[in-house]
Amino acid sequence: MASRHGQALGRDPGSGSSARERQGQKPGGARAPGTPGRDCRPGGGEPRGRRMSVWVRFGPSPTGPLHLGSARTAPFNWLFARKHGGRFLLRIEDTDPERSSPRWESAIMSDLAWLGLSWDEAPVRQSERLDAYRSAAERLLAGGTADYCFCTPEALEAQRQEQLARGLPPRYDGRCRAIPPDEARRRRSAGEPAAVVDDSWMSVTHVIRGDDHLANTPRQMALARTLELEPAMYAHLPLIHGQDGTPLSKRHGAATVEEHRRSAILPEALVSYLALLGWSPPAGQTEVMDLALLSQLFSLDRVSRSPARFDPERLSWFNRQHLRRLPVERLLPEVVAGVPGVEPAVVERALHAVKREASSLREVIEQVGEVSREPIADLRPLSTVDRAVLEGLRSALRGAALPSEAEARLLLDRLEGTLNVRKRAMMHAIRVALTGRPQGLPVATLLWVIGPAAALRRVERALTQAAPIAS
RNA sequence: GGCCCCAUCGUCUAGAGGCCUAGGACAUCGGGCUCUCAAUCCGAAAACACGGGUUCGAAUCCCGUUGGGGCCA
Repeated sequence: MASRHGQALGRDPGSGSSARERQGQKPGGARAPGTPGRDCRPGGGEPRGRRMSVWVRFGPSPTGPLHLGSARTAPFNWLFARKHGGRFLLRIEDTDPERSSPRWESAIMSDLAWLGLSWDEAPVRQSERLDAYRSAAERLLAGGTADYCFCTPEALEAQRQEQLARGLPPRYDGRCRAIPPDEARRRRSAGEPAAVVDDSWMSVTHVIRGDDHLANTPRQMALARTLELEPAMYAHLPLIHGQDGTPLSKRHGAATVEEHRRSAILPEALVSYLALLGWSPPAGQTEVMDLALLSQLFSLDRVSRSPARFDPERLSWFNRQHLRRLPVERLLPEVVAGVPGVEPAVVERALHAVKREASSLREVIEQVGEVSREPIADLRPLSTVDRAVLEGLRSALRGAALPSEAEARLLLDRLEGTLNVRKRAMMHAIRVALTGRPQGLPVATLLWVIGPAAALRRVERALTQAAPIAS
C-alpha cells in the first residue's frame, strides 16, 4: 500500500538539487531558556539526501496562548523526532507585527517546556529573517513565477466575481505588473515563501502539520522546487474537534494548554491524552504512557486520518491514571504550595493517602487541606454515643505512636472492641471530630496522616467545645 | 462555487479480504468490596453512514449518495 498515512506526500524525486546554501546568517540572538548554547546548523553543506536523521519543527505564532489544536502537532513532531533520534526545532512565526507579542512567545515556550517537549537549538524567529524571504520573493519574480499584487482584497474579490459572472475561471489578471519595479520593491512585504524558505534553511526533513494545510502542500512543494530548495516530506494530522464536531477553537473554551495547566491537569496526562487523540499504540499496549514510552512506540503509520473529538472526561481519566503513577516527590512541591502553612511531613503523608483516589491535583490539594486544617468547630451537641467514642479514642491516643496506617487501623479495631457501638457510628463520630466533615478518607488513614498528637488535640476540642451546649 | 480530505459503539480507537457472532479504552448502567465519598474489581448495554459493484467471501477494494471538515478569496 502506497502510504497508509496517505496524507503523507512524497519528497519530490525530481529535485536533487544541491542548493543548500544558507540564505542568511542564523540570528545569534536570544537562546531558549534551558537550551544549550549551541548553534548547530548541520555541518557545512552536507547534502541532506545523504543525511539520514530526521529534523522536524514546530511553528507557533505568538499571537495568543498555545492552543490545544496546535499543541497537538507539537507532541507529534517531538515524538517523531525522538523516535528517530532526530531533532525538534522551534520556529516562532511572528511575521505579523500587529498581533505578535513577546509575551505570547514566552508563554508558548513555557507551555511547551511544561509539557516536557524540549526543543533543540535556539528557536528561529521569522521576524529576524525577513531579508531571506524578500530575496526568495525576488528570485520568484525574476524567474517570472510570481507577480506582485497590491490590490485590496475587495478589489480582487470584485474581479473574481466578475470573471465568474462571465463564466471564466477566476484568475489573477496580473494588473499589478504595470507597477514600476522600484515602486514594487518599496511596497513589497515579506509574505508567502517564509515557511518553505525556513524549512529548507533549518534543514527540516519532515513537515508534520495539521490537515488544514493539506491543500497548500502542492504549491509549497512547487515553490521549493522553483527556489531550487529540496522539499521536505509532508505529513498531515487530522484536526481536533470540539464537543460540537467543529474544529477546536477559542470559542470552545478550555482549549488552551494554559487553561489546563491552571486547572492542575498534569502535563504527563495532557500530552499523552493528546497523543492518543489520533494516534494509537500497537496492539496490547496500555494507553497510559509517559513521553519516554510514547517516543519509543510512536510511528506515523498509526496516526488516524479522521478528526478526533476532544473529550474532557477521558482527559480527566488519563489525569487520574498519571496522578496515581507519579511518585510523591514529583507531586509534593505543588501540593505543598497549594496548602500554605501546613507542615510538609503532614502534607507528604496526606499526599500518599490521597493520591490513590483523587482524580486531579486540585482535588489532592483540597483533600490534603481538609485533612491538615483544624476542623471548624462543630457546635452541635454530642450524643452520648459520640461522647463515649471520643472519650475512648482519647485514652487510646494517649501515648500512642502511629507510624503507619496499619497501626492506626489496629488502634481503631481495638477501640471498636472495647466499645459497644456500631462501627458505622463510631467511625462517623471520629471522622467528624477529626475533620469536621461527614465524608472523606478512611478514618484509619486520617488518623495516621494527622498524627496522634494533633488527633488528640482535635478530639479534646470536640469533647470540650460541644460539651457546654450539649448539657 | 471549484478543488481536496475524512466517515467503526455517545466519545477515542483496533481492524491492511476469511482470524469479526467487530476487539480495547473513556463515559453510561448493574453488581462486589466498604466506616462515608471515592477509588478499585466484576458484568451489561452500545458501532462498521447509505446504495451499488468486485470477490467463493468485504468493516476492509472500487464507484456513487449523504454527512462532516479543510483550502482557494
